[in-house]
Amino acid sequence: MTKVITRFAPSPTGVLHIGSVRTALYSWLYARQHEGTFILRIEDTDKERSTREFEENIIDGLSWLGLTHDEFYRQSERSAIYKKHLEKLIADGTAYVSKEEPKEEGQLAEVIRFKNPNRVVTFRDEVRGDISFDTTELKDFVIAKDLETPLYHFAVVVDDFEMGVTHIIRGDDGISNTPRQILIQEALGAPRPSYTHLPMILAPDKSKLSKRHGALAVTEYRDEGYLPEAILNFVALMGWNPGNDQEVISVDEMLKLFTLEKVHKGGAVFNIDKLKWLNKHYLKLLPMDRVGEQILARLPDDLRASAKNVPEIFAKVVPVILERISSFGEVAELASGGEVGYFFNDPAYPAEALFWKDDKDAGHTRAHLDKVTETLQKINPADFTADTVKTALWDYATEVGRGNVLWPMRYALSGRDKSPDPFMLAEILGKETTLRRIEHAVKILGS
RNA sequence: GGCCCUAUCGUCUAACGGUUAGGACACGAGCUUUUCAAGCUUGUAAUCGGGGUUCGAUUCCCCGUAGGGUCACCA
Repeated sequence: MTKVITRFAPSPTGVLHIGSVRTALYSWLYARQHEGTFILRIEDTDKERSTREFEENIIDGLSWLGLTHDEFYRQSERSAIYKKHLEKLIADGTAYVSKEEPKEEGQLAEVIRFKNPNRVVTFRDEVRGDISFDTTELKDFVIAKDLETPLYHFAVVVDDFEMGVTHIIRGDDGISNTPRQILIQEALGAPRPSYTHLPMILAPDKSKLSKRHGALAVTEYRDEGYLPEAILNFVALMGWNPGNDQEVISVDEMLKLFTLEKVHKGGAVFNIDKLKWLNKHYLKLLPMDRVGEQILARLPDDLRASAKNVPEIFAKVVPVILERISSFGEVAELASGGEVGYFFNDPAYPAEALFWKDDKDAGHTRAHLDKVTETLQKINPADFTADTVKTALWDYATEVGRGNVLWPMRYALSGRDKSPDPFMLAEILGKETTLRRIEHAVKILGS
């Protein structure tokens, strides 16, 4: 049995986006699970549109995801090889130099055309079965501008031939290109590889995912604090499934379960909510110290400084923040929304905010807070945990109405309508700060 | 427009002729001992239409319809 060789062949005319990632992943999986070779080939024959920045973006993205390649090529560095084959085709008479009348600016007076045998080409697609095309309408298509400048279809076929690619796995926008590539292949005397065309990943309006449809670079997801395992899990399940209800799947499991036979035919709309859900799932699996580092890095400068000053408080804040984000990028939003600052700085708020629902009586509220103070003072600072605080307060709160006690207490500690519960806040802030903030609340309620 | 491909909840999908058409995300409700988050339970929600084949079609065939792709001296 021959060795499996797959390739991912992006052109550096755009960033590596989710759709390309899936193509790369499937090719990579297939090569890896067959102990084959995975080639990364940069298709930069279009010098006008290809840039080094895009190439770097693609390489960075793949390496961040862990989709490692065994061989690397750049088509712009292989012109001697294309030239050799071009000359052979011309000598064989399957290609010829053609005199042209330039119709557009920049068009050449002489190009190399392929002598189209004008026949029906049938090929087998691993997911769709046999597909037939009449290639007559292709005419004698152009395969190179000149001997030094091959065009896409020609370069692809030569490369796949020269590199020994056995399995071509690409997007289904490549289906219509296949017949003409097969024609070239046959003229070259190259073997026909196995073809698998993947259904498109679509924008919400069901059009092909593209830059103008908000297709972000994976490097942008990385920068927004998404995890590679979440991205990989997410794209793996768009167009393929392990054959059961499993939603969370690791790369190791994919390596065991992936098959071309289970790849879908229909396109899939990109669903950011599911990506977020998956990312949150993987976030929870991370070691807390790593989560802490990531959160710290994304806090605004002043809060980061505060957090570093009181590491014992920050350590307790980390899980609280983790519960409220689906990617690390949301830490910045959380912080700018004021949902982090109160852990480190005493909050400011109007006295009325302390009132629970309909009870607008400052005297009642003050009395409850006084009772809280009195109770909490009895707790040893070393035992000032959410549990002990809750236990100490619970009976009283239940007796007089939990909201009446717990709302003003929580508000005094956080200064916000929404926050973790007052017991957790008390533990995080510690006895001293807790009592100070409650005292402040009592003060602004007046006498 | 020609050619090619596709079609199950809003979205991702399961069901290799026989299921009360299943799961997940999102959404709604409830619970979780005040708010938020998280978690748990639960609900709403789909086989594009029409013909066949068959005892029986989501599943096979045909025709429509819709969507997408592709028709460069781009990739």
